[in-house]
Amino acid sequence: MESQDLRSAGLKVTGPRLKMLELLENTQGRHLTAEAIYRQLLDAGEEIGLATVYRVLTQFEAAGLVTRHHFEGGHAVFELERGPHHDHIVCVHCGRVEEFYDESIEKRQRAIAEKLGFNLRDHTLTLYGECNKPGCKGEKNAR
Amino acid sequence: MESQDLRSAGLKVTGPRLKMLELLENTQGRHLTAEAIYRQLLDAGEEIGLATVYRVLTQFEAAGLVTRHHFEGGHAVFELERGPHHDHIVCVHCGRVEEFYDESIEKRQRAIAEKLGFNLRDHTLTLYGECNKPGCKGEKNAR
DNA sequence: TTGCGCATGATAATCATTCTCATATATGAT
DNA sequence: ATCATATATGAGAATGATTATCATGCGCAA
Ligand SMILES: [Zn+2]
Ligand SMILES: [Zn+2]
Ligand SMILES: [Zn+2]
Ligand SMILES: [Zn+2]
Repeated sequence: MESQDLRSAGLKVTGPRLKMLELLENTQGRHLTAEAIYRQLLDAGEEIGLATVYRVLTQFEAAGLVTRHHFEGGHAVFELERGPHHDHIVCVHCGRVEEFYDESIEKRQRAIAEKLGFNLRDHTLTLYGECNKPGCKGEKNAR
Repeated sequence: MESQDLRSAGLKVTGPRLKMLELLENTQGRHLTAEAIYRQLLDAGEEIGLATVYRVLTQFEAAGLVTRHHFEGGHAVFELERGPHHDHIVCVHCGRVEEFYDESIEKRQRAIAEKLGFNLRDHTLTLYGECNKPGCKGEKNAR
């Protein structure tokens, strides 16, 4: 039950929070923008304010429930924190996001931070490229 | 001469552009925010508008003269594109930025992109941590 | 030197995100 | 179940970085 996730995160169980958790769990193509979450909830007939979406996302982030990413393009995307850490590769044409995890890269990062005298706390690794999915705007026949 | 850099980039040689190139070349702690560039030029007695700073930075970026980074904190930082590619590690307390290059990480990225069916175009790798420099706000005795 | 098109600066406009504040509600105690 | 109180919510204003507008200025090829 999502209620428990909220309680154990120290958050009151409220309608908006439950709806947002549900949506984050049931959404394909994780990595949603705040605006997208807002619109989808409105379309689903829910009553919610955009300010609440931002507020709750920030709370979820602080509680470790979601992660905020800053892919290029100015707007942040959020994803439910499920399972282990991973990094991302984003299609510069269609915006499709794939995830990956590479232990050797993670290991090198720790070594680099130590060598430079930093206590590593976090990192961002995002690859950008052109994907090969049919329908991607960047296909060679396009334009 | 910076004039040549501008011409070979297909840009007219103008005062603001020359001043900005100079500043980018002569600035310690590369990785300047647009606002910082603007202020430093004003302080140096130059007459320039903030809009021009943003415009020129965008042109420099398009011409490959500078790189734009989005470290966390909302504002972009720019650095002169000199020499080979590198990635960054940023102190979460004092904002100090160090650069590094790791061939094995670069190599793994290419392999990952290929495996996932992406034509790799670019990437962002930024480590965040606490630095060990004296005077850093995050020193253990602080607070 | 001239003319034209790009460049510039001041300012308004955007865009995403955050803040304000009056109202509504969850939750622990009664 | 009822209350009391701290917290949550929604609408809209406010913010901060960046971009667009537009009248004027200037680089540069002819
Ligand atoms: Zn694609
Ligand atoms: Zn992800
Ligand atoms: Zn750098
Ligand atoms: Zn530091």
